[in-house]
Amino acid sequence: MSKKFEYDYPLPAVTVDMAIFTIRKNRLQVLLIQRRDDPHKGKWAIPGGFVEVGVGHKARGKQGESLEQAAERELLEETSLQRDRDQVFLEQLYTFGNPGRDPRGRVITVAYYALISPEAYRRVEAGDDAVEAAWFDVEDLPTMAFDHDQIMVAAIERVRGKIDYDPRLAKALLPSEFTSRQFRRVHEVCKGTSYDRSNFNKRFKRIVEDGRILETDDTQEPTGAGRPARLYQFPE
Amino acid sequence: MSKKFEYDYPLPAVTVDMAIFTIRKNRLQVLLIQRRDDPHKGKWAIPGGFVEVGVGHKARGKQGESLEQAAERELLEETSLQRDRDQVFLEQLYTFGNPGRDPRGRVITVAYYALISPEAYRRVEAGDDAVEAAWFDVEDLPTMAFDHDQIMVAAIERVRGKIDYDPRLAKALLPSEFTSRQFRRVHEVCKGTSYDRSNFNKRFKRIVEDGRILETDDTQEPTGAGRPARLYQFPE
DNA sequence: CCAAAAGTGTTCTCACTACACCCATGT
DNA sequence: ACATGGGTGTAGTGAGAACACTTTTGG
Repeated sequence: MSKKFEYDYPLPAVTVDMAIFTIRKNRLQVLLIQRRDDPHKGKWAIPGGFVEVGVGHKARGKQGESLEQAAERELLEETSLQRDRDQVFLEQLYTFGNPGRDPRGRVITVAYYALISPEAYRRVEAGDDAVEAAWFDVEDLPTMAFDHDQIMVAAIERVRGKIDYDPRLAKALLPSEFTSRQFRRVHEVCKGTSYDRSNFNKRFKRIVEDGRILETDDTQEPTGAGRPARLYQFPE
Repeated sequence: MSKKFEYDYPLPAVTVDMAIFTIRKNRLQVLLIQRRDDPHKGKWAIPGGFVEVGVGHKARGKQGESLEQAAERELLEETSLQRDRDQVFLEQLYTFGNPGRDPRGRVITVAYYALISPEAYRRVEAGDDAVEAAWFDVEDLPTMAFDHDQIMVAAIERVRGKIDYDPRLAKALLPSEFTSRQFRRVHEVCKGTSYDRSNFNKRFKRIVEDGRILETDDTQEPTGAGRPARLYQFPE
């Protein structure tokens, strides 16, 4: 049953690894799994898996799943997301393929990153290859397996750089209706800085005027004290 | 001799494809090859090749070349670059791996893009897999093989977006000493717009004041008429 | 009335834009 | 002198930073 697939040349294995971010307790966190098996048994790693590759020519058979489908599958396996993927931001990050990055053989991994709202998933689950799955603060990460430290650095850098100009990132981290304060918190947590409320509100107002965020009539938030804030939502 | 390499699971082939840009005749151009063989025989395509994958475990043998090395090798094969690679900008672009993108079987390609100065290469050469190699205007590209149209769109978008804030792109397209006019032309050609000379010079001056471009004492350019321009260079 | 949070206003600075003017060189 | 291109200056606009002030809610 083994060694069934034969090729003219040596081929690499291709995996998809994914940095899954969310915001919990006002911290940007990422989902890691603890590896059940060697190599790097017991070490933390970002979730990943092989890309399903079909056999044969285009005309004669399926060639398997796309890279994005593989990433999406991985995401669903780990988080058992509830809502549709409009709530999720998923993007390819970078492809890591240095020889020696996996001691078992040549493995090239296409890294993705995802942002999900805490409301969007039920519970994280340890898969077959993991003894545990847990959320880690991005400021306090363990040493990870393979070159996953490097992948995480790139992923965090991407999130920090992109949230400023792509509202889809904030959208994935927010509930469907949100206040300008929540919107600001998301930016503060991702960037690791704090913003002046007044100045950030001007920036927020411009986004609203451009139609990239819609003002609702509701003005909820019956929190303890203080004036209730207006609620906003993303278009569509 | 064939079917020598056996695996437990079907594996994809991994290639590196590369969009090689330069500036010729005040136009942003890209190097394409005309395919000698099927599939897409006779069609234009961006240069590419398989990533060299070794065999065996990390401890027992080499696992082949890195993705960046593969891209560099491809670049040298096509352009027979003369100078060292400080003159070249090379960066990973995106990984394309949709099933069906190559009719022969599952092929995942890690796309790179490179910027080279016209002074840095001798002559472009058609490799074994091509009948011809030629420079095309990015505004006037032919229909290309595989999903190379899509790759080119992404590559051009990256160049246009990144040249504004990363001086390494302009550096790769300029001679070692250059005038502010040449620097501006590079930006104009890449972005496809034109910049006010005075305003661009202020921007240029800020880059110089930040030390990202150095002012030389030379003030060459014995061109026909007009005041000779000051020469600048990049650090190091 | 007071605390707390939302919401707005004022001023300064800085970068980008449009446009005008002077400087240095070859013919 | 004049054409050609380099270099600089001015005024307007718009975004970001620092900071002060007003408004609306619960207790």
